[in-house]
Amino acid sequence: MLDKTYAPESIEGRIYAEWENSGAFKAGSGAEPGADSYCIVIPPPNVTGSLHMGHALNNTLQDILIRFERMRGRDVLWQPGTDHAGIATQMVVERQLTEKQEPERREMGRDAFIDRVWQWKEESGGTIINQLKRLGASCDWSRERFTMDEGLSKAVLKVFVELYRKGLIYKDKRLVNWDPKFETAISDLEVENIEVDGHMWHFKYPLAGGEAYEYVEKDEDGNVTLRETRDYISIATTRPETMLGDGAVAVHPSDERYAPIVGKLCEIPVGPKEHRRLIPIIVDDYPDPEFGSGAVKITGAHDFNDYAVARRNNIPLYRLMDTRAHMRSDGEPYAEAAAEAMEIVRKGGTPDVRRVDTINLVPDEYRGLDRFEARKRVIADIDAEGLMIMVEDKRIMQPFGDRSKDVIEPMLTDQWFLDAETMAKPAIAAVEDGSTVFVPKNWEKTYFEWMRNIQPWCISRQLWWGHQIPAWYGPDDTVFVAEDEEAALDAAIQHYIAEEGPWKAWVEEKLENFQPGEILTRDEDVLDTWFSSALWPFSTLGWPDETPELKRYYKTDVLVTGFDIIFFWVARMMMMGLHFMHEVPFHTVYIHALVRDEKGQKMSKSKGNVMDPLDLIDKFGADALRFTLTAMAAQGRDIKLSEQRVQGYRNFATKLWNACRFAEMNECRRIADFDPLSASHPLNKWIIGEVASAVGQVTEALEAYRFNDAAGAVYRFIWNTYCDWYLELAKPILNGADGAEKTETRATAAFVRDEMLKLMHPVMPFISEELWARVDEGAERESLLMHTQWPSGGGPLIDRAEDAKREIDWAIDLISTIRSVRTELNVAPGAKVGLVMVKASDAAKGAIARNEESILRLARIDNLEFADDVPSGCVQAIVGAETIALPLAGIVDVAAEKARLTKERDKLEKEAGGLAKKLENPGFLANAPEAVVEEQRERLEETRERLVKVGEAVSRLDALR
RNA sequence: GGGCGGUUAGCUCAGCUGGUAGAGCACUGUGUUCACAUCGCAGGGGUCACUGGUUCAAGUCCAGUACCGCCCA
Repeated sequence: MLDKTYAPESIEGRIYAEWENSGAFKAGSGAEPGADSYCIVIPPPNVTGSLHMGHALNNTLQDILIRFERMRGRDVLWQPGTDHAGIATQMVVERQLTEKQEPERREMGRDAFIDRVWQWKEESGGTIINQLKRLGASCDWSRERFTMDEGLSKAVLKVFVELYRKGLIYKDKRLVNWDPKFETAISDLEVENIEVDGHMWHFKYPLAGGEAYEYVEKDEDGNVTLRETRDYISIATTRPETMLGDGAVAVHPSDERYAPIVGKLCEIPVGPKEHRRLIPIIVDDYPDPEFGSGAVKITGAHDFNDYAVARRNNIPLYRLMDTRAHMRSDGEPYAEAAAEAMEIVRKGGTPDVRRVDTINLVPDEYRGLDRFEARKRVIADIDAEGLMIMVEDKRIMQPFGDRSKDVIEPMLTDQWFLDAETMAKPAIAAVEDGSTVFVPKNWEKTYFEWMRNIQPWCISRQLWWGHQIPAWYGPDDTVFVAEDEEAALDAAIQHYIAEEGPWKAWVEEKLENFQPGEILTRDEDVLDTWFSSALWPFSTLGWPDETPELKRYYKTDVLVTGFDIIFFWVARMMMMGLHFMHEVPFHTVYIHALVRDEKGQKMSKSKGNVMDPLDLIDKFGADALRFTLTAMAAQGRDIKLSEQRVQGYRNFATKLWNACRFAEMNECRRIADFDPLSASHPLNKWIIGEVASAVGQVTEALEAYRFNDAAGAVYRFIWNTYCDWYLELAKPILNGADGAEKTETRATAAFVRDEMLKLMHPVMPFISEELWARVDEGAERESLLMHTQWPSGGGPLIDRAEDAKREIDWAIDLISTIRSVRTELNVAPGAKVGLVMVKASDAAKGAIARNEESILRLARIDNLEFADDVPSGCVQAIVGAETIALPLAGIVDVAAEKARLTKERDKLEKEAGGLAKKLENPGFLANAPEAVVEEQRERLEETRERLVKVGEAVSRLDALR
C-alpha cells in the first residue's frame, strides 16, 4: 500500500541506482530490433563546474527527448562527459596550491603541475556528473568521456596536424585579447564587455615645429560657430597610457576642420621634452567626425579598431606592455627607442613587424609600472605641462575576462589561429540548405550573423593544462607540426639535412650523439578548450578510429543548448564536423531559454540571486523541478523561475501519487490482455478516448520540441480529467456491487493509469517508475517503465468514444451547473436537494440512466424526477439543450436567484447580439468559410434558446412573489 | 549604432497556420462523505502597451510609436 504522501527523497536514489545497475541507460538498451538510432551528445559541462539552473534545464530537456525516444523503441545513446576547462581548472588548482602554501606552478614545473591537476580531477571532477544523476539524467555513463582522455587527445592531434597541413591553422602575430591575470590569450567569446564609470581625457597634440592653422567649426546650416587659430589638434582618449604607443592621428577624409593639417606631423605630448615623438596626421574612414573632437589617436598594438586602421595605413604597432600588463622595461633606453621610431616615420613605407615589436617606447620613468599607475602618471605629467584641455566623466565599455574579472588588454602577440572564415563556409551552407535546422528558427539569424563576420579563431593559450600544441621548433625557429616528436624530428631532418643549408652541419652533429630535445623544442602553449569540444560529437564516438558507434550514431540527432552558446558549441562543432566527417554533427539545434530569477535578473553569484537546483531537488524532488522547468520551457522566452512554481508541481506529483493510491485501494489491477476497444460503459469508453487524445497531444508536442505543451497536456489530463472527473464518476461503480461493470471499470482505471505513467515518464521519471513498480502489487512488470513502449494513442479509440464523450461531457456540465447554482444561492454544502429534468430528451434520459449514481452523488441530489413543466417554486437552469429545475422553494434567497438569472441573461444577450450582428454582415456570409458560418449560426441558435429559457425562469420567479 | 525578443488576470507565463481570451500561483467564499488540506467545490479579476493599416473578422498579420530586456559593436 502506498503512503499518503509522496516522499521523493526516499525513492529517487534507489530508483536511479536500479536504472543504472540494470544497464538501462546503456546505448541501445531497450531498443527494438532494427531500430533507427537516436543520439544526443551532452554539451560537455566544465569538469570544475557544479550544477546550476541552466544545466538543470538543459539536461532535463535532453533527458526528456532521450527517454521519449527510448520508449519509442529507438536505439538511443546519450553520450555524456565533461571538458577540461583550461583556464578554470588551472585556476582552481593554482588557488589550491596557494591555500596550502605549496610551491606555485612555475616552481613546481610543468609535469608536476599537470600531475596535480589530474589528481584534482580524479578527486573532484565528478561533482557535476553526480549532480546530473540526481536530476535523473539517463546518460550512458559507461561511455563517459573527458576532453583530455587519450582517445580525444588523439583526435585533437590529428585535427591540428591535418588543418595545419591544409593551411587552415597558422601561426601569426596579431592583436588578441590578453588576460593579464592568467597571462594568456583568450578568445573574443571569453571577454565580457561591461559598461563602467570612466573618463574621457582631452589632450592637445601640438603640431610639429609650432605650426598653426585656422580651426573652423560650423553648424548644420553651414554657419560658422567657432573660428580660431590653433597650434594643436585635440585628441580624446579613455586610456591615456596608450598614447605612448601612438603611431598616428587619424581624421575622417570629409572633416573640413582638419583638412589644412592632414599629412603634417604632430607631437605626442608625453615623455622627455627632448625626445618627443612626432606622428603623422592621416585620413581614414574610421574616425567619426561627430564623436569627440573628430580626431583619433591610433595605437595599433593596444586597440582593435586602431589595429585595423594601422594595418590599412602602414602605421607601426608599438607594444607597450608585458604579459602582466605592466609597462615594458625591456629593450633600449627610451631615447634610442624614440629615435628609432622617428626614423620609421621619416622613412615611411612598411616597417618590419618583428623589428617594431622590439622597440620599447615607454619612457624610462614609466617603465615597469602597472598600466593603471602609468595612466595616472601620464595624465599628471600632461596636465602639468598645460596640455590637458578637459576631462569628462563618461560611461565606457570595458572588456573583462570572464574568468579572471581582470581588465583585458588587446595585445600584439604570436599565436596560433584557425582560419575560421574558410571553415565557416560549409557550416553556413549547411544551415542555409536545411541540413541542420534551428528550433526556434529565428536563432539561425544569430548564427548566420556571427558566422558571416567570423574572425580568425585564436586557438593557442599560454597555459599548461590542456592539449599541448603539436609543434616543434628547430634551431632557426622553423616550425614542424606533427602528431608526435618523432615525426616532427623526421621532418626536421629532412628539412635541415636533405638540403644544403646553414644548419646542416649543426644538426648532423647533434644527431651523432642524439639527445632528445636538443634539436627540437616543443611549443609550450596549449589549445583552447573549445578546440577539443568542437570535436565532441565525433571524438566521443571513437574518431579517428572507425568504431561501430561512430558509424551508428553520427550524425547525431539534436544538440540542446542555450543561445549564449551558439558560438561556442554549435558553430565550432558544425565547422569541425563538416570538415572531418563530411556531414553535419546534428540535424537539429534546439535552443532553449536562459533561466533567470523571479525578477528576470540573470542569476549570478555576485547578485546573490542564485537558485541552486540541488536545493530545490532536496526540497521538492527532482521530478517537481524537472516538471517546472519543462512547463516553463516555451520557445523563445526566458524562464523566470520562482520557488512557488516548483512547489505547485510537487503538489501535482502528490496528486498523481494519490490517484494511483486510490486505484490501488480499489483493486484496480491491470488485466494482461485488456483491450481498450472492448470497454462498454460510457464512462470507460470516454476516459479511454481522452487518454488516447492526451497521448496524441503529448507525442505531437514532444516531436515538435514544444516541451511546455507536452507538460501542460499531461498535467491537464492527469489532474483535470482523470482525477477530477473520471475517478469521481467511477466511485459509485467501484464502491458498488461486483459485476461486469465494476470489473471493467477497475481494468480501465488501471489501464489508463498505466498510460498516464508512461506519458509522465519522460518528464517525471522517478515517481512514474516507482509507481509503475509498486502500484500493481503481486503482478510483476515485464520491464522497467523507462523501457516500456510509448503508448500509441490513436484514432480508433477516440472515434469509438465519440458518443460517450458527448454523454460524459454533458453529465459533467450538469454536475457543474448544479454545483454553481447551489453555491450562488447559498445552499448549505451538505444539504441534498431534488432535481427535476424538464422535458428531458432521450439522450439526456439515457445519460442519466447510465450515470445516475455518480451524478446524484457529485451534485448532492437526493431525489430525481422527470416532468413536462417546471414545477412551481423551482430554480431553473440550462444544461446544454436541457432544462433542469431544482425545487429550492423556501431554501432559496429569491433576490439572489433573480440576480443570478439577470446576470446570466445579460451575458447571453450580449453574446447573442454579437453573433447576430456578425451573421447579418453580408461580408461575413460571403467571405467566411462555410463551416465557420455554420458554427456561428448554431451558437446563435443555442444562445437564443437558452435566452428564452432564462427569460421563462425570470418570469416564473416574478410570479412566485 | 546593428541585430533579436518582449509588453495578455495581482504575480509568472501559455495562446501553432487570424474566428471576440487560458494555466499555475496568489486572492475571496466554502468544505474535512473512507485517494489526496501538498486537497475538494464555487467565485472575483483582463478595453490582450499605444496608434494606424490589411481583413467579413486581429491578442493573433503589416507599419509606426513608447517602454523594457538580451546579444554584438
